[in-house]
Amino acid sequence: MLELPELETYKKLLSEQIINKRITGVAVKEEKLLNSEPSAWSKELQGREVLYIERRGKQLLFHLDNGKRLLLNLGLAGQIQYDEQGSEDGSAANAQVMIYFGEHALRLHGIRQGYAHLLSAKEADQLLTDLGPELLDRKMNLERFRVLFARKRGMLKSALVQQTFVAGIGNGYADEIAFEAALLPSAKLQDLSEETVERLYRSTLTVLNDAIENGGLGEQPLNAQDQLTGGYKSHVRVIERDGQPCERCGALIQKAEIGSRRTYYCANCQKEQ
DNA sequence: AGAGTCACCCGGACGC
DNA sequence: TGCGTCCGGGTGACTC
Repeated sequence: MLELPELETYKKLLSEQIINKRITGVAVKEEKLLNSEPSAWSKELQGREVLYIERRGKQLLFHLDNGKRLLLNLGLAGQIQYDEQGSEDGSAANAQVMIYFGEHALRLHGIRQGYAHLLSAKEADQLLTDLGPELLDRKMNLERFRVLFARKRGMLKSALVQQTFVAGIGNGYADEIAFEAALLPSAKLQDLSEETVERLYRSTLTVLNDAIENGGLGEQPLNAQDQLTGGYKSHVRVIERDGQPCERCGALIQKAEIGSRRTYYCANCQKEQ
């Protein structure tokens, strides 16, 4: 589960640790994550500082002090750890890329279908142009949300997870948002009233903000001091709760395939509109 | 053109 | 412990 809230959690925790710290070394074990030869890639990072970290959709963009960007896409199940060297747990052994900040090491592992690309600002912007709007951006509001959704047809869930439509939501939070809005994941967007679209908008903000506030659903803490990651797990109301009672109506949560995606929902209190 | 479906990718978890 | 098998989300190709 690596969606907007998990990436926001990484951004927050990592920012506290690595902003304005100098990269003192790089070790690459999995070349295919990179967009250049490991030696060239490493050399470009060496000696740089991270000015700030930005999140776009499910990507993290590390802004470096030479104007370049490190675009990190953790793919399906990637994880980040940031520890003092020597204090690593067993997962250090299967790190794919390590970036050293003095005596600390940032380790990437478990990345599937992801990458760590070093790009110019222009290249990074181009790669991100296809992303849909950020729902938590200051520029997003109810009116814009309405306009966006009024143009869209098809199933609610399919739309929510489509990155070119809205950025950052994946299979997990789509189900939680649909539950919060009391809409079936299979609900047709073209059938929703203005009031329902507004409810959907509020639900989206509620779920994403609550998840961010509580550290998302991450499986592994960033380091031993991290008390935040994974805190949203106890808030989850449908995902992986099949067979358990719905906390709103008591009916049992169902698991099904919708739009060829694993989907959890309450068939009793979530409706078509 | 846009929506729905499906195959592929592959690290890790799990089982023996 | 080591090997084989399976899981599963995002993506892009393909269909309708």
